[in-house]
Amino acid sequence: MSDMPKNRGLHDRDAKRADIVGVARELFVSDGFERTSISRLAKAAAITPNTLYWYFEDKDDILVAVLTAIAAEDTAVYAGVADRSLGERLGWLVDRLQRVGPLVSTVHDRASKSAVIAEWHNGFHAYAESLFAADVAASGLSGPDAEAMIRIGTFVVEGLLTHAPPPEASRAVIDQLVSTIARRPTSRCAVSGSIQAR
Amino acid sequence: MSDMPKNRGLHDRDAKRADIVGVARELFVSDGFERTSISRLAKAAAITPNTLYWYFEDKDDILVAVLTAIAAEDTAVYAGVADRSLGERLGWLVDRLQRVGPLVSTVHDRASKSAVIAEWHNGFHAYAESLFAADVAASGLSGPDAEAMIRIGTFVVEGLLTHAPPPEASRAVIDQLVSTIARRPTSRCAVSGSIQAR
DNA sequence: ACCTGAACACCGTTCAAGT
DNA sequence: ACCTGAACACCGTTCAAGT
Repeated sequence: MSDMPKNRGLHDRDAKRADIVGVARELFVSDGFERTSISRLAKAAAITPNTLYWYFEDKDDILVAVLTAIAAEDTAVYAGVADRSLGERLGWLVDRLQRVGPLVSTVHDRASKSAVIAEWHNGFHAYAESLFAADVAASGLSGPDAEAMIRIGTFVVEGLLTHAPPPEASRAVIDQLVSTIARRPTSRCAVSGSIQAR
Repeated sequence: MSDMPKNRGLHDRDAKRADIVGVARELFVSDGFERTSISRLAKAAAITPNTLYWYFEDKDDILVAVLTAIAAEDTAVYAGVADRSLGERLGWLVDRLQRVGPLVSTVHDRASKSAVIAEWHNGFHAYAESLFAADVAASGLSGPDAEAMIRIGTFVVEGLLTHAPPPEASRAVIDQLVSTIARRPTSRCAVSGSIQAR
């Protein structure tokens, strides 16, 4: 009651945190997470290495803050394409996230070691799956089949992000994926049982 | 001519290298690549850390040796399932490689930093794609469409490896994938143009 | 509340020196 | 040819001390 932090203090703290996140974002995206040492990051942010630990729990916590900032930016822009077709939305998403570059596989690698990053990764998956939910349901799939198809969609998106093939190849993959989801009309027309190839 | 290494010397070197690779394999698979320090590995192999550099270029080189050893083992066992259906072969592959656990995403992460690992990763992709080639061709796809479908297949396999969902979910994903590849008979039966969802 | 200097226990890697 | 002891330049993180 008596010694509450002033509003200005809180604001300053958030502003400085945002500064650090901005610097970290540039370095992480251009040089990668592992190659960006705490001391290099501190130098770029014009502070001492240990000062970072006043604003963040640890290095993974900084990564989460960077990922969250990027996601917030993307979510804001996403409004402009939210009503487009599945294919266009996927194209936009892959285009956008490919700029994040090496961070995608870093998240996968560190998710098994850091709880905060695992949590963020889960959130991303939930979001990616929500992109497919409506179209998969519209295709007539439900239950485990629908879940499997949604998983296929997210795996393909992640594959495009981690491997970043040339743009026309990415487009071909997205088109193919979209058509396999939509090519499931109410009229059955192909063998639906198990397939014995060869 | 005069001071050639004896055969026994060569043999010993290979045997010791194999010993180290065996120890490294266990540690990498159980604890992960990053968490297994050179000094821990050396201690487990009953040698000094710097001795490792007599047998290997660097830590990534050890990882490549471990990956190669695992791949060789798997290739040998693969003979037993080579003539099964695509679904069964994929199930076997995913089952087998999921035991490698955290190494899959480590390879992705380090491929952007180490040339030897990038090379190995390329080889793995070529192999995974070869698994799908015949069935995709048999489905009637060709050219860029076939390549896109093959890429989808490898992305789904990698997704299953890195995320390791429960076995029944993995099976559902594989079944769905196989059926989308095979569900492309000579008789056209669904809209093939662009799809406008919503 | 915020920031620092100095230290801690590591890390992967190198190299002169031994056999 | 093979192996080591000792060192190198780092790394992420902690903490007592300052303001």
